[in-house]
Amino acid sequence: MAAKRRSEMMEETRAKLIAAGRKAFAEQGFAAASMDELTAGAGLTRGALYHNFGDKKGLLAAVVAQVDGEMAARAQAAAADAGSLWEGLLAEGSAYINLALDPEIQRIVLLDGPAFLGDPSQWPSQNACLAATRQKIGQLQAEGLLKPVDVEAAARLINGAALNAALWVAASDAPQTILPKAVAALTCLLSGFLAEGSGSEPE
Amino acid sequence: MAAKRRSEMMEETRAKLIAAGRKAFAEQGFAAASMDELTAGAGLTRGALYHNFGDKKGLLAAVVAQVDGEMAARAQAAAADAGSLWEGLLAEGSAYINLALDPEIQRIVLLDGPAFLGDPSQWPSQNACLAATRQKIGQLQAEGLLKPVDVEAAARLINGAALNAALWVAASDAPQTILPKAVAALTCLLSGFLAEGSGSEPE
DNA sequence: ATATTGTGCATACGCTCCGTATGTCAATTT
DNA sequence: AAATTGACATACGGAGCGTATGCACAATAT
Repeated sequence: MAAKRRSEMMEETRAKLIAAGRKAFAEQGFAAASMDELTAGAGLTRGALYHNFGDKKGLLAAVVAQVDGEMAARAQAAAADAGSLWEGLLAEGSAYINLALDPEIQRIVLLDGPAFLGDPSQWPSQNACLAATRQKIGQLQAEGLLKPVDVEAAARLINGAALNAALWVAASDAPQTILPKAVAALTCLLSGFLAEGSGSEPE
Repeated sequence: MAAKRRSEMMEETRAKLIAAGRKAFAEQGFAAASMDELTAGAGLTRGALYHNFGDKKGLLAAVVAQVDGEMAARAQAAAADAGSLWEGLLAEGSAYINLALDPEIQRIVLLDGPAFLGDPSQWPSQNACLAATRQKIGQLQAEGLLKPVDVEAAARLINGAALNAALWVAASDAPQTILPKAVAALTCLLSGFLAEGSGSEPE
Protein backbone atom coordinates (compact mmCIF):
# COMPACT_ATOMS: atom_id res chain seq x y z
CA MET A 1 0.00 0.00 0.00
CA ALA A 2 1.33 3.36 -0.97
CA ALA A 3 2.09 5.98 1.64
CA LYS A 4 -0.80 8.28 2.47
CA ARG A 5 -1.10 11.92 3.22
CA ARG A 6 -2.00 13.07 6.64
CA SER A 7 -5.49 14.19 5.73
CA GLU A 8 -6.15 10.84 4.12
CA MET A 9 -5.08 9.05 7.26
CA MET A 10 -7.35 11.28 9.28
CA GLU A 11 -10.33 10.50 7.10
CA GLU A 12 -9.52 6.83 7.30
CA THR A 13 -9.51 6.77 11.10
CA ARG A 14 -12.72 8.76 11.15
CA ALA A 15 -14.31 6.24 8.83
CA LYS A 16 -13.05 3.34 10.93
CA LEU A 17 -14.40 4.89 14.11
CA ILE A 18 -17.77 5.64 12.54
CA ALA A 19 -18.01 2.07 11.26
CA ALA A 20 -17.11 0.67 14.66
CA GLY A 21 -19.50 3.02 16.41
CA ARG A 22 -22.29 2.12 14.05
CA LYS A 23 -21.83 -1.53 14.77
CA ALA A 24 -21.55 -1.12 18.53
CA PHE A 25 -24.47 1.29 18.84
CA ALA A 26 -26.66 -0.95 16.70
CA GLU A 27 -25.86 -4.07 18.67
CA GLN A 28 -25.73 -2.77 22.22
CA GLY A 29 -27.40 0.61 22.08
CA PHE A 30 -25.68 3.93 22.64
CA ALA A 31 -25.78 3.87 26.43
CA ALA A 32 -24.38 0.38 26.80
CA ALA A 33 -21.70 0.68 24.16
CA SER A 34 -18.20 1.02 25.59
CA MET A 35 -15.82 3.46 23.95
CA ASP A 36 -12.87 1.33 24.96
CA GLU A 37 -14.20 -1.78 23.27
CA LEU A 38 -15.45 0.14 20.30
CA THR A 39 -12.16 1.85 19.56
CA ALA A 40 -10.10 -1.24 20.29
CA GLY A 41 -12.16 -3.09 17.73
CA ALA A 42 -11.09 -0.52 15.19
CA GLY A 43 -7.45 -0.89 16.18
CA LEU A 44 -7.43 2.47 17.95
CA THR A 45 -7.94 3.94 21.41
CA ARG A 46 -10.26 6.48 22.97
CA GLY A 47 -7.67 9.12 22.23
CA ALA A 48 -8.48 9.00 18.54
CA LEU A 49 -12.16 9.24 19.28
CA TYR A 50 -11.96 12.31 21.47
CA HIS A 51 -9.60 13.94 19.04
CA ASN A 52 -11.93 13.44 16.08
CA PHE A 53 -15.39 13.69 17.56
CA GLY A 54 -15.07 15.56 20.84
CA ASP A 55 -17.05 13.12 22.91
CA LYS A 56 -19.26 10.06 22.79
CA LYS A 57 -22.27 11.97 21.55
CA GLY A 58 -20.14 13.46 18.80
CA LEU A 59 -19.54 10.00 17.42
CA LEU A 60 -23.23 9.21 17.67
CA ALA A 61 -24.02 12.33 15.67
CA ALA A 62 -21.59 11.28 12.96
CA VAL A 63 -23.04 7.78 12.82
CA VAL A 64 -26.59 9.13 12.71
CA ALA A 65 -25.69 11.45 9.85
CA GLN A 66 -24.28 8.57 7.85
CA VAL A 67 -27.24 6.25 8.42
CA ASP A 68 -29.70 9.06 7.81
CA GLY A 69 -28.14 9.74 4.44
CA GLU A 70 -28.46 6.11 3.46
CA MET A 71 -32.08 6.09 4.57
CA ALA A 72 -32.92 9.05 2.38
CA ALA A 73 -31.23 7.43 -0.60
CA ARG A 74 -33.14 4.20 -0.12
CA ALA A 75 -36.45 6.02 0.29
CA GLN A 76 -35.80 8.07 -2.83
CA ALA A 77 -35.02 4.92 -4.75
CA ALA A 78 -38.26 3.32 -3.65
CA ALA A 79 -40.24 6.34 -4.77
CA ALA A 80 -38.35 6.77 -8.03
CA ASP A 81 -40.27 4.30 -10.16
CA ALA A 82 -43.71 5.47 -9.12
CA GLY A 83 -46.16 6.45 -11.82
CA SER A 84 -47.27 9.70 -10.31
CA LEU A 85 -46.13 12.13 -7.67
CA TRP A 86 -48.88 10.96 -5.38
CA GLU A 87 -47.89 7.34 -5.80
CA GLY A 88 -44.37 8.46 -5.11
CA LEU A 89 -45.41 9.84 -1.76
CA LEU A 90 -47.20 6.62 -0.92
CA ALA A 91 -44.17 4.61 -1.94
CA GLU A 92 -41.93 6.79 0.15
CA GLY A 93 -44.20 6.35 3.13
CA SER A 94 -44.20 2.60 2.97
CA ALA A 95 -40.48 2.73 2.32
CA TYR A 96 -40.06 4.51 5.65
CA ILE A 97 -41.88 1.72 7.39
CA ASN A 98 -39.64 -0.82 5.75
CA LEU A 99 -36.55 1.18 6.61
CA ALA A 100 -37.56 1.44 10.21
CA LEU A 101 -37.77 -2.34 10.37
CA ASP A 102 -34.01 -2.47 10.02
CA PRO A 103 -32.76 -3.02 13.58
CA GLU A 104 -29.76 -0.80 12.99
CA ILE A 105 -31.86 2.13 11.81
CA GLN A 106 -34.39 1.58 14.54
CA ARG A 107 -31.90 1.49 17.35
CA ILE A 108 -29.59 4.27 16.22
CA VAL A 109 -31.76 6.76 14.37
CA LEU A 110 -35.19 6.23 15.85
CA LEU A 111 -34.51 5.41 19.48
CA ASP A 112 -31.09 6.56 20.61
CA GLY A 113 -30.87 9.49 18.22
CA PRO A 114 -33.81 11.46 19.58
CA ALA A 115 -33.07 10.42 23.15
CA PHE A 116 -29.44 11.56 23.20
CA LEU A 117 -29.25 14.16 20.46
CA GLY A 118 -32.68 15.73 20.80
CA ASP A 119 -35.22 16.54 18.13
CA PRO A 120 -34.20 15.19 14.71
CA SER A 121 -35.07 18.42 12.93
CA GLN A 122 -32.21 20.09 14.74
CA TRP A 123 -29.58 17.51 13.94
CA PRO A 124 -26.61 18.69 11.92
CA SER A 125 -27.44 16.05 9.33
CA GLN A 126 -30.72 17.94 9.05
CA ASN A 127 -32.64 14.75 8.48
CA ALA A 128 -32.47 14.10 4.77
CA CYS A 129 -35.54 11.87 5.00
CA LEU A 130 -37.70 14.65 6.25
CA ALA A 131 -36.42 16.99 3.59
CA ALA A 132 -37.40 14.54 0.87
CA THR A 133 -40.92 14.19 2.19
CA ARG A 134 -41.25 17.93 2.55
CA GLN A 135 -40.26 18.45 -1.04
CA LYS A 136 -42.73 15.90 -2.39
CA ILE A 137 -45.56 17.41 -0.42
CA GLY A 138 -44.62 20.86 -1.62
CA GLN A 139 -44.81 19.73 -5.22
CA LEU A 140 -48.14 18.02 -4.77
CA GLN A 141 -49.54 21.06 -3.11
CA ALA A 142 -48.30 23.33 -5.88
CA GLU A 143 -50.26 21.20 -8.30
CA GLY A 144 -53.35 21.62 -6.20
CA LEU A 145 -53.68 17.95 -5.36
CA LEU A 146 -53.51 18.41 -1.62
CA LYS A 147 -55.48 20.30 0.94
CA PRO A 148 -53.74 23.48 2.06
CA VAL A 149 -51.99 22.09 5.12
CA ASP A 150 -48.65 23.26 6.44
CA VAL A 151 -45.97 21.41 4.52
CA GLU A 152 -43.60 20.94 7.41
CA ALA A 153 -46.39 19.76 9.67
CA ALA A 154 -47.57 17.23 7.12
CA ALA A 155 -44.07 15.87 6.60
CA ARG A 156 -43.48 15.49 10.31
CA LEU A 157 -46.78 13.73 10.83
CA ILE A 158 -46.16 11.30 8.02
CA ASN A 159 -42.67 10.42 9.13
CA GLY A 160 -43.78 10.11 12.71
CA ALA A 161 -46.64 7.83 11.83
CA ALA A 162 -44.45 5.66 9.65
CA LEU A 163 -41.66 5.20 12.15
CA ASN A 164 -44.05 4.46 14.96
CA ALA A 165 -45.82 1.92 12.85
CA ALA A 166 -42.48 0.32 12.15
CA LEU A 167 -41.64 0.09 15.84
CA TRP A 168 -44.91 -1.71 16.32
CA VAL A 169 -44.36 -4.07 13.42
CA ALA A 170 -40.81 -4.84 14.47
CA ALA A 171 -41.80 -5.63 18.05
CA SER A 172 -44.60 -7.96 17.04
CA ASP A 173 -44.43 -11.72 16.84
CA ALA A 174 -45.18 -12.02 13.14
CA PRO A 175 -43.86 -8.89 11.45
CA GLN A 176 -44.53 -10.14 7.96
CA THR A 177 -48.25 -10.57 8.53
CA ILE A 178 -48.92 -7.19 10.06
CA LEU A 179 -46.56 -5.19 7.89
CA PRO A 180 -49.14 -4.96 5.08
CA LYS A 181 -51.72 -3.80 7.61
CA ALA A 182 -49.45 -0.98 8.65
CA VAL A 183 -48.82 0.04 5.06
CA ALA A 184 -52.52 -0.06 4.29
CA ALA A 185 -53.33 2.10 7.28
CA LEU A 186 -50.65 4.58 6.32
CA THR A 187 -52.03 4.80 2.78
CA CYS A 188 -55.41 5.45 4.30
CA LEU A 189 -54.04 8.19 6.49
CA LEU A 190 -52.24 9.85 3.63
CA SER A 191 -55.40 9.99 1.57
CA GLY A 192 -56.67 12.42 4.17
CA PHE A 193 -54.37 15.01 2.68
CA LEU A 194 -55.88 14.71 -0.77
CA ALA A 195 -58.00 17.61 -1.99
CA GLU A 196 -61.66 16.77 -2.49
CA GLY A 197 -62.07 16.35 -6.26
CA SER A 198 -58.47 15.84 -7.16
CA GLY A 199 -59.13 12.71 -9.16
CA SER A 200 -55.99 11.11 -7.85
CA GLU A 201 -57.74 8.88 -5.41
CA PRO A 202 -57.25 5.16 -6.00
CA GLU A 203 -60.39 3.91 -7.79
CA MET B 1 -48.38 11.82 62.86
CA ALA B 2 -49.68 8.47 63.95
CA ALA B 3 -47.53 5.39 63.67
CA LYS B 4 -47.79 3.57 60.40
CA ARG B 5 -47.87 -0.02 59.41
CA ARG B 6 -45.04 -1.54 57.52
CA SER B 7 -46.88 -1.82 54.24
CA GLU B 8 -47.86 1.80 54.48
CA MET B 9 -44.27 2.82 55.00
CA MET B 10 -43.30 0.76 52.02
CA GLU B 11 -45.82 2.43 49.79
CA GLU B 12 -44.71 5.78 51.06
CA THR B 13 -41.07 5.21 50.20
CA ARG B 14 -42.06 3.87 46.80
CA ALA B 15 -44.06 7.01 46.18
CA LYS B 16 -41.21 9.20 47.34
CA LEU B 17 -38.76 7.45 45.07
CA ILE B 18 -41.08 7.62 42.10
CA ALA B 19 -41.61 11.32 42.69
CA ALA B 20 -37.88 11.95 42.99
CA GLY B 21 -37.17 9.84 39.94
CA ARG B 22 -39.82 11.61 37.95
CA LYS B 23 -38.29 14.95 38.76
CA ALA B 24 -34.71 13.87 38.10
CA PHE B 25 -35.49 12.06 34.85
CA ALA B 26 -37.52 14.99 33.58
CA GLU B 27 -34.84 17.54 34.37
CA GLN B 28 -31.68 15.66 33.48
CA GLY B 29 -32.83 12.75 31.38
CA PHE B 30 -32.62 9.11 32.43
CA ALA B 31 -29.01 8.57 31.46
CA ALA B 32 -27.68 11.62 33.23
CA ALA B 33 -29.70 11.23 36.39
CA SER B 34 -27.71 9.98 39.37
CA MET B 35 -29.30 7.45 41.65
CA ASP B 36 -27.33 8.75 44.59
CA GLU B 37 -28.56 12.31 44.18
CA LEU B 38 -32.06 11.17 43.37
CA THR B 39 -32.45 9.02 46.44
CA ALA B 40 -30.70 11.50 48.71
CA GLY B 41 -33.19 14.11 47.60
CA ALA B 42 -35.93 11.84 48.84
CA GLY B 43 -34.16 11.33 52.17
CA LEU B 44 -33.16 7.78 51.28
CA THR B 45 -30.26 5.86 49.76
CA ARG B 46 -29.76 3.60 46.80
CA GLY B 47 -30.50 0.67 49.06
CA ALA B 48 -34.17 1.58 49.12
CA LEU B 49 -34.23 1.91 45.39
CA TYR B 50 -32.74 -1.46 44.63
CA HIS B 51 -34.94 -3.07 47.20
CA ASN B 52 -38.12 -1.63 45.72
CA PHE B 53 -37.45 -1.46 42.01
CA GLY B 54 -34.63 -3.86 41.28
CA ASP B 55 -32.51 -1.48 39.27
CA LYS B 56 -32.45 1.92 37.64
CA LYS B 57 -34.62 0.87 34.73
CA GLY B 58 -37.13 -0.53 37.18
CA LEU B 59 -37.63 2.92 38.61
CA LEU B 60 -37.97 4.34 35.13
CA ALA B 61 -40.67 1.81 34.34
CA ALA B 62 -42.57 2.80 37.46
CA VAL B 63 -42.29 6.49 36.65
CA VAL B 64 -43.38 5.88 33.07
CA ALA B 65 -46.40 3.93 34.24
CA GLN B 66 -47.47 6.77 36.49
CA VAL B 67 -47.05 9.49 33.87
CA ASP B 68 -48.68 7.32 31.24
CA GLY B 69 -51.73 6.89 33.41
CA GLU B 70 -52.03 10.63 33.89
CA MET B 71 -51.69 11.16 30.16
CA ALA B 72 -54.53 8.81 29.41
CA ALA B 73 -56.73 10.50 31.96
CA ARG B 74 -56.05 13.94 30.51
CA ALA B 75 -56.67 12.74 26.98
CA GLN B 76 -59.93 11.12 28.00
CA ALA B 77 -61.02 14.30 29.68
CA ALA B 78 -60.30 16.30 26.56
CA ALA B 79 -62.35 13.94 24.46
CA ALA B 80 -65.20 13.66 26.96
CA ASP B 81 -67.14 16.75 26.00
CA ALA B 82 -67.08 16.14 22.29
CA GLY B 83 -70.36 16.06 20.42
CA SER B 84 -69.75 12.89 18.49
CA LEU B 85 -67.47 9.90 18.63
CA TRP B 86 -65.60 11.21 15.62
CA GLU B 87 -65.09 14.59 17.21
CA GLY B 88 -63.92 12.73 20.27
CA LEU B 89 -61.20 11.07 18.27
CA LEU B 90 -60.13 14.40 16.84
CA ALA B 91 -60.10 15.93 20.30
CA GLU B 92 -58.07 13.05 21.62
CA GLY B 93 -55.59 13.46 18.82
CA SER B 94 -55.00 17.12 19.44
CA ALA B 95 -54.90 16.38 23.15
CA TYR B 96 -51.97 14.06 22.50
CA ILE B 97 -50.13 16.83 20.76
CA ASN B 98 -50.73 19.12 23.69
CA LEU B 99 -49.69 16.46 26.15
CA ALA B 100 -46.47 15.85 24.29
CA LEU B 101 -45.62 19.51 24.64
CA ASP B 102 -45.15 18.97 28.35
CA PRO B 103 -41.37 18.68 28.79
CA GLU B 104 -41.76 16.06 31.48
CA ILE B 105 -43.89 13.83 29.29
CA GLN B 106 -41.69 14.40 26.30
CA ARG B 107 -38.47 13.55 28.05
CA ILE B 108 -39.65 10.60 30.11
CA VAL B 109 -42.35 8.90 28.09
CA LEU B 110 -41.53 9.85 24.52
CA LEU B 111 -37.75 9.93 24.44
CA ASP B 112 -36.19 7.95 27.29
CA GLY B 113 -39.02 5.47 27.61
CA PRO B 114 -38.70 3.91 24.17
CA ALA B 115 -34.91 4.20 24.20
CA PHE B 116 -34.38 2.39 27.51
CA LEU B 117 -37.48 0.26 27.92
CA GLY B 118 -38.14 -0.64 24.31
CA ASP B 119 -41.37 -0.52 22.36
CA PRO B 120 -44.17 1.13 24.34
CA SER B 121 -46.68 -1.55 23.45
CA GLN B 122 -44.67 -4.00 25.49
CA TRP B 123 -44.42 -1.88 28.61
CA PRO B 124 -45.98 -3.25 31.75
CA SER B 125 -48.11 -0.11 31.98
CA GLN B 126 -49.43 -1.27 28.62
CA ASN B 127 -49.74 2.28 27.38
CA ALA B 128 -53.13 3.45 28.49
CA CYS B 129 -53.09 6.17 25.85
CA LEU B 130 -52.85 3.67 23.05
CA ALA B 131 -55.60 1.58 24.55
CA ALA B 132 -57.94 4.56 24.62
CA THR B 133 -57.32 5.37 20.99
CA ARG B 134 -57.79 1.75 20.03
CA GLN B 135 -61.12 1.62 21.72
CA LYS B 136 -62.43 4.78 20.07
CA ILE B 137 -61.39 3.53 16.66
CA GLY B 138 -63.03 0.20 17.30
CA GLN B 139 -66.31 1.89 18.15
CA LEU B 140 -66.22 4.13 15.12
CA GLN B 141 -65.49 1.19 12.93
CA ALA B 142 -68.34 -0.83 14.40
CA GLU B 143 -70.66 1.98 13.42
CA GLY B 144 -69.35 1.85 9.89
CA LEU B 145 -67.90 5.34 9.95
CA LEU B 146 -64.36 4.28 9.18
CA LYS B 147 -62.68 2.45 6.38
CA PRO B 148 -61.86 -1.15 7.29
CA VAL B 149 -58.32 -0.63 8.47
CA ASP B 150 -56.58 -2.59 11.19
CA VAL B 151 -57.52 -1.01 14.51
CA GLU B 152 -54.16 -1.47 16.16
CA ALA B 153 -52.34 -0.13 13.14
CA ALA B 154 -54.54 2.94 13.00
CA ALA B 155 -54.06 3.66 16.68
CA ARG B 156 -50.29 3.35 16.43
CA LEU B 157 -50.13 5.61 13.41
CA ILE B 158 -52.24 8.28 15.04
CA ASN B 159 -50.27 8.29 18.26
CA GLY B 160 -47.01 8.26 16.39
CA ALA B 161 -48.00 11.15 14.21
CA ALA B 162 -49.23 13.16 17.15
CA LEU B 163 -46.18 12.67 19.31
CA ASN B 164 -43.81 13.44 16.47
CA ALA B 165 -45.73 16.57 15.67
CA ALA B 166 -45.41 17.57 19.29
CA LEU B 167 -41.66 17.06 19.27
CA TRP B 168 -41.52 19.36 16.30
CA VAL B 169 -43.73 21.98 17.88
CA ALA B 170 -41.84 21.89 21.14
CA ALA B 171 -38.44 22.28 19.49
CA SER B 172 -39.55 25.22 17.39
CA ASP B 173 -38.98 28.87 18.19
CA ALA B 174 -42.62 29.87 18.37
CA PRO B 175 -44.59 26.86 19.56
CA GLN B 176 -47.84 28.74 19.92
CA THR B 177 -47.95 29.79 16.30
CA ILE B 178 -47.27 26.40 14.77
CA LEU B 179 -49.27 24.35 17.24
CA PRO B 180 -52.53 25.05 15.37
CA LYS B 181 -50.85 24.05 12.13
CA ALA B 182 -49.93 20.71 13.62
CA VAL B 183 -53.45 20.16 14.92
CA ALA B 184 -54.93 21.10 11.55
CA ALA B 185 -52.64 18.70 9.73
CA LEU B 186 -53.49 15.91 12.16
CA THR B 187 -57.21 16.51 11.64
CA CYS B 188 -56.59 16.31 7.94
CA LEU B 189 -54.72 13.04 8.31
CA LEU B 190 -57.41 11.52 10.47
CA SER B 191 -60.07 12.31 7.89
CA GLY B 192 -58.29 9.81 5.69
CA PHE B 193 -59.77 7.08 7.85
CA LEU B 194 -63.34 8.20 7.26
CA ALA B 195 -65.48 5.99 5.08
CA GLU B 196 -66.58 7.54 1.81
CA GLY B 197 -70.16 8.60 2.35
CA SER B 198 -70.23 8.55 6.12
CA GLY B 199 -71.65 12.05 6.43
CA SER B 200 -69.45 12.75 9.38
CA GLU B 201 -67.04 14.93 7.50
CA PRO B 202 -66.77 18.45 8.78
CA GLU B 203 -69.04 20.65 6.62
C1' DA C 1 19.99 17.92 5.40
C1' DT C 2 19.11 19.46 9.96
C1' DA C 3 16.23 21.72 13.10
C1' DT C 4 11.67 23.02 14.61
C1' DT C 5 7.00 23.12 14.98
C1' DG C 6 2.57 21.20 14.93
C1' DT C 7 -0.67 17.49 14.86
C1' DG C 8 -2.71 12.89 15.28
C1' DC C 9 -3.11 9.59 18.48
C1' DA C 10 -1.77 6.76 22.75
C1' DT C 11 -1.19 6.51 27.71
C1' DA C 12 -2.26 7.65 32.42
C1' DC C 13 -5.18 9.55 35.91
C1' DG C 14 -9.21 10.91 38.59
C1' DC C 15 -13.84 10.99 39.17
C1' DT C 16 -18.51 9.36 39.03
C1' DC C 17 -21.72 5.93 38.85
C1' DC C 18 -23.99 1.43 38.91
C1' DG C 19 -24.93 -3.12 40.99
C1' DT C 20 -24.12 -6.39 44.74
C1' DA C 21 -22.88 -8.06 49.12
C1' DT C 22 -23.16 -7.29 53.81
C1' DG C 23 -24.81 -5.17 57.99
C1' DT C 24 -28.47 -3.26 61.13
C1' DC C 25 -32.51 -2.33 63.45
C1' DA C 26 -37.49 -2.31 63.85
C1' DA C 27 -41.66 -4.97 63.27
C1' DT C 28 -43.96 -9.18 63.35
C1' DT C 29 -44.38 -14.03 64.85
C1' DT C 30 -44.78 -17.80 68.17
C1' DA D 1 -39.50 -12.74 75.38
C1' DA D 2 -36.85 -14.94 71.86
C1' DA D 3 -36.56 -15.56 67.12
C1' DT D 4 -37.22 -14.38 62.52
C1' DT D 5 -38.32 -11.66 58.79
C1' DG D 6 -37.90 -7.75 56.02
C1' DA D 7 -36.91 -2.80 54.80
C1' DC D 8 -33.33 -0.04 54.27
C1' DA D 9 -28.34 1.71 54.98
C1' DT D 10 -23.47 1.02 54.39
C1' DA D 11 -19.42 -0.82 52.15
C1' DC D 12 -17.04 -2.70 48.21
C1' DG D 13 -15.56 -3.64 43.54
C1' DG D 14 -15.65 -2.77 38.75
C1' DA D 15 -16.44 -0.13 34.69
C1' DG D 16 -16.81 3.85 32.00
C1' DC D 17 -16.18 8.73 30.59
C1' DG D 18 -13.50 12.90 30.04
C1' DT D 19 -9.05 15.28 30.55
C1' DA D 20 -4.23 15.96 30.98
C1' DT D 21 -0.02 14.51 29.48
C1' DG D 22 3.30 12.24 26.50
C1' DC D 23 5.15 10.52 22.14
C1' DA D 24 6.21 9.80 17.35
C1' DC D 25 6.02 11.35 12.93
C1' DA D 26 4.95 14.48 9.24
C1' DA D 27 5.27 19.11 7.45
C1' DT D 28 7.61 23.27 7.12
C1' DA D 29 11.50 26.34 7.79
C1' DT D 30 16.45 27.45 7.38
